[in-house]
Amino acid sequence: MQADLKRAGLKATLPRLRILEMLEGSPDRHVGAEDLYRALLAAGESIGLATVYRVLTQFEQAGLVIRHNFDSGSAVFELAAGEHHDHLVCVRCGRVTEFVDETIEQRQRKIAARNGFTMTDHSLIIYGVCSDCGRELG
Amino acid sequence: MQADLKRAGLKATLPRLRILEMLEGSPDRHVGAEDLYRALLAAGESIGLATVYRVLTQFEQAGLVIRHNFDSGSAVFELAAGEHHDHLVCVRCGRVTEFVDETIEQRQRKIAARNGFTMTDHSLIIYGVCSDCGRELG
DNA sequence: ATTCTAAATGAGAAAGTTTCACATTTGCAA
DNA sequence: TTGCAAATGTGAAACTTTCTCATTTAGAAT
Repeated sequence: MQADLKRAGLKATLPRLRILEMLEGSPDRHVGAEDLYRALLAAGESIGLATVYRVLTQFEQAGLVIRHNFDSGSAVFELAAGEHHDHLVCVRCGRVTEFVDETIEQRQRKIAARNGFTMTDHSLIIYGVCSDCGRELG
Repeated sequence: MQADLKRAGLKATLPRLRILEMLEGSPDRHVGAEDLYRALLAAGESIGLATVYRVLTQFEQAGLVIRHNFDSGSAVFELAAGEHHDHLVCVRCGRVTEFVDETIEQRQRKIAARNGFTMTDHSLIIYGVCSDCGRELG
C-alpha cells in the first residue's frame, strides 16, 4: 500500500494512505470527492476537503485512479486496478455497471486513426434504467 | 424558426429566437453557455446569463439541443439537427469532430440489453491529439 | 535517535459554473 | 386592446473545485 504510493512517486502520507484505503474498501467502486471526504470524517479522520481533491488529482496523474464525468455534474473517481472498461449508468438510482467490449475498442482505434487523431483516452457511457428500477416502474 | 419553438411547446420569445439563431450560425457546432452569452452581448443583445442557461436546458428537454459533458469541466451544447453521432475531442486545441459508427451503436444496444438496462442515451467520446496539433508537436 | 528541509496538509477564501428568487416585462389569446 | 400566465433580467445563492498560506510531517542526512 505504501509501496503503491512510492512507486507512483508520492510520499506515503497519512491522508494519502487513508484515501487509498477508502477507495479500496468502498462498497461502490465509483465515488465522488465529497462522498469520500464525508466518509473519512465519519471514520474519525481529520482531513480537509482540499486535500481530498488534491490527492485524487495526484492519484489520477499517477495512474492510480480514473476520473469520470458522468452526467451528474460532479466527477466520480475509481481505483484504476484491473482492466480498462466502460460504464452503464442507471439514470434513476445511479448504479454503475462495468463492461468491456473488444469489438468497440477496435472500432474506436480505427475511427481515431481514420480521422488523424492519436488517441489518448476515451469514454463510453451508456445511460439507461437498470433492471431493478425498471421493475419498480412497471 | 418560430415554428421550431412552437412545435417544441415553447413560446417564441426574443431570447429564445436569438439563442437559436446563434446556435445555427455558430462556426463551431459545440458551444458553452458562457460563450453563447458573450456572443449575444457582443452582437448587441441584452440578455441575462440565467436566461441562457434556462433556455438551453429547455431546448435540451425539448430535444432541440444536446448537452455534452466533455472533460473540460463545463458543459457544451449543440443543435440536435441531423443524425445521432459521437465525438472526437482534441485534448490540445479542443477541436471537436463528429462520427457515426453503426457497429458500435449495435454493440451498445446489445450490451445494454444483456445487462438488463433500458438504454435512454449514451455518450462516446474519443480523446486524442488531432492531426494539426500532432504536426505542430512533431 | 535527532535534526533538517522540502513537500504536504488544513482551513478558509476564492474562482468558476449553474440555479434560484422575485420584481418586471412580454407573448399571445380573448 | 386588454389581461394574464409565462418568460426574463438582475443579483444572490448553491455547488464543485482550486488556490493561498501558515503550520505540520515524511523521510533523508546526520
